[in-house]
Amino acid sequence: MPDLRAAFKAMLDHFGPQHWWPGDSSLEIAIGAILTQNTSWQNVTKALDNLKGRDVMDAHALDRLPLAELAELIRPAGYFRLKAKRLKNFLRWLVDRFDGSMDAMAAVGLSTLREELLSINGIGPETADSILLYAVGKPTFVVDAYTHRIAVRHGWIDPEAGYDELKEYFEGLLPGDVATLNEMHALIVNVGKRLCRPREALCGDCPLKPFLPEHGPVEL
DNA sequence: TGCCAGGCCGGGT
DNA sequence: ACCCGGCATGGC
Repeated sequence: MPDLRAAFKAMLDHFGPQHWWPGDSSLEIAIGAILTQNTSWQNVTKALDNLKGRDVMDAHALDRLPLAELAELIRPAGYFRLKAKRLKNFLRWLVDRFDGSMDAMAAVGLSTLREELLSINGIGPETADSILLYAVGKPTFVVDAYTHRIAVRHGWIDPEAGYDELKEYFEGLLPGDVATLNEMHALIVNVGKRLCRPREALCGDCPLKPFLPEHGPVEL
């Protein structure tokens, strides 16, 4: 059983605080969470800039914006027709349920909110947890492809482990406060982007190197 | 120039 | 319950 708290400290010492999630508002964070599905953040920022440039970074404004216009604005984020619908689905829920207020949303409990988000077409577990943790400050751990890859390569978990299994694994070994869960996922993404890409060996200066098993990285 | 990027859905076994 | 194709742009 690896000391995930020590791994957390090693990454934090190496990279420093990540100040996640980047964004000017909780709504922007939630929208970014949907736009970044299987998409580089760099592309997402272009789409977010388009929305801000059109002054529609507002739940009611976006809800009113025709689907085709929304799609065009978010085109740089990829899957733009699909994501326009997904944004609309989320916004419809946000407007109907909370009159478009992310603050009102934040007043509801974690498990209720998570179930409701997961019932929205286009919002899966990672997007839901990202919104919960980074937009409304709920204590939930976000699992992504990097989390899976890093955990498997270090021999921490079975390669066949699914989302919920990984989530429970990390939550079981980490402090449960929002600040730690926030920082941990951000650090994992940082390490993953730099040092744990597909079919590449781990770099020599990876802060997680001391946490590898004796025989070195597990193939993935 | 391919490969990859902070997934998710729907239809088919 | 898995497995797979589809979805799309931009950077390295």
